[in-house]
Amino acid sequence: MREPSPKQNLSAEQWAEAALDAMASGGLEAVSVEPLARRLGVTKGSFYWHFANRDALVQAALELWERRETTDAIARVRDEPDPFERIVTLFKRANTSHRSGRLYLALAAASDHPSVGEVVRRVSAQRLDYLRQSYQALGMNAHDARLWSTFAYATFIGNQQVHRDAPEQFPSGAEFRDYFKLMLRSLIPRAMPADESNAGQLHAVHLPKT
Amino acid sequence: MREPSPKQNLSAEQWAEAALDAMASGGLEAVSVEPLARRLGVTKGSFYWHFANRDALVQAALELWERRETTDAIARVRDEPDPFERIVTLFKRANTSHRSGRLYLALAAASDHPSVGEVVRRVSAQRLDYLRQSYQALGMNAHDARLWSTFAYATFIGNQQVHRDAPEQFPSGAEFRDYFKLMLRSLIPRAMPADESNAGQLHAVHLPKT
DNA sequence: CTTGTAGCATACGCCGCCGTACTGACGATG
DNA sequence: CATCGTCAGTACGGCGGCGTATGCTACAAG
Repeated sequence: MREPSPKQNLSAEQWAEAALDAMASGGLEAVSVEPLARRLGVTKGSFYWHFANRDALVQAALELWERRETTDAIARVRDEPDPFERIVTLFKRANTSHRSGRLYLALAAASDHPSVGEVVRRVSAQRLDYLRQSYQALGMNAHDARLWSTFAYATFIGNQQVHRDAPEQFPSGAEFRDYFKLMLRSLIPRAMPADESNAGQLHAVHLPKT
Repeated sequence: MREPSPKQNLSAEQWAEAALDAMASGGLEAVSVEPLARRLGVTKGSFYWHFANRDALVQAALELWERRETTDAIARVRDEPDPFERIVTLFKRANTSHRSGRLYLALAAASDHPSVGEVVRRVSAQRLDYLRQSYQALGMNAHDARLWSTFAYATFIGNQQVHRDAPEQFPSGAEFRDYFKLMLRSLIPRAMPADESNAGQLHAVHLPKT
């Protein structure tokens, strides 16, 4: 078939998708050909038709993941003109999409693998850069924007980690709403400083009133 | 020998120590008997003398880790009377001990393993609880202390994660000192709501003067 | 000197996973 | 109908890690 029939690519992407699923639940080591084949109801014969070897599957899964975590993810907030609301949206998304968070943590834990480490670095760098730009759009200078965006991003990631490692301890329900408000107040300054001397005023109100 | 000679336990702990090393660099899967034996200059024959099987080694390593991360770690800050300085010390330690941070992340990534998950949960819970107590000692009520301590702890963990996943992006040198100050200002409130006169005392931020 | 034992080495069988043939079913095309 | 490309099944060899069985050495006790 010369024409790119949609059915052709389906299988290859299904393998990559299944590989991402396996990573999310069992880490990179869980991406093994025969177990994945069993899970998909086929045998290795199918796999080695679509991919040269196991590493090619890992590569394909990584490309799929990178595209989703950068281009696609950012495209979904680019139409938000207000930088404040943009940050809030990113923050909210980071605290709700558990599957995506688990996937990131699993991949980050496997960054010893050279390809994985590369992709994780690129994704992290791009997220950080986008956050930094948003903070600059708030009126912050480059230096402060770098500090604040790193701070905020570390808290994003840390929340996912704590939520996974100590789910009982993590706030939920009404307490989570208070927690979320506290983080927003602390991580997004509302009044920009005229000069750097009164940076302490950025968070004048501290304690949750509720 | 009936008498507990100190030489007896040495080997067993060395195995556990090597297991922790392997975890820190290669995750839980890297704790394999034969590679570890090669690294220690012995063979499996030694291992299966000290341990029943691989899981027993994992268990021993976990116990060693848990003790170090809870009892021992907290004991090193218990003599600090000022809760503010106690939090600063914990924070500073979390941002400097890279090896310990990598170990935590590696173990947390393997919390699918039931024993590992249990220990990670206990360690996280204990750290969070200790932080919460410190915030309460600052004059905070129980509800706020829970929110703030979770916030601070998430940032602890997130910093380790970002430092590992995007080392190029993470602040270093003079920028790190600014970053550290920003986090301290944001994560430890200096003015308590109503009563105490210790606000002025807390206001004096001690900078990490390396 | 004999015996026992602690500690490690050696050799073996087993299993799970990788990768490579080779074969087979099926539809499209000539 | 014969042929070819697509996709999946089957069978095989190899490797690395686990666990066991057994042998070897040093040392202590009697």
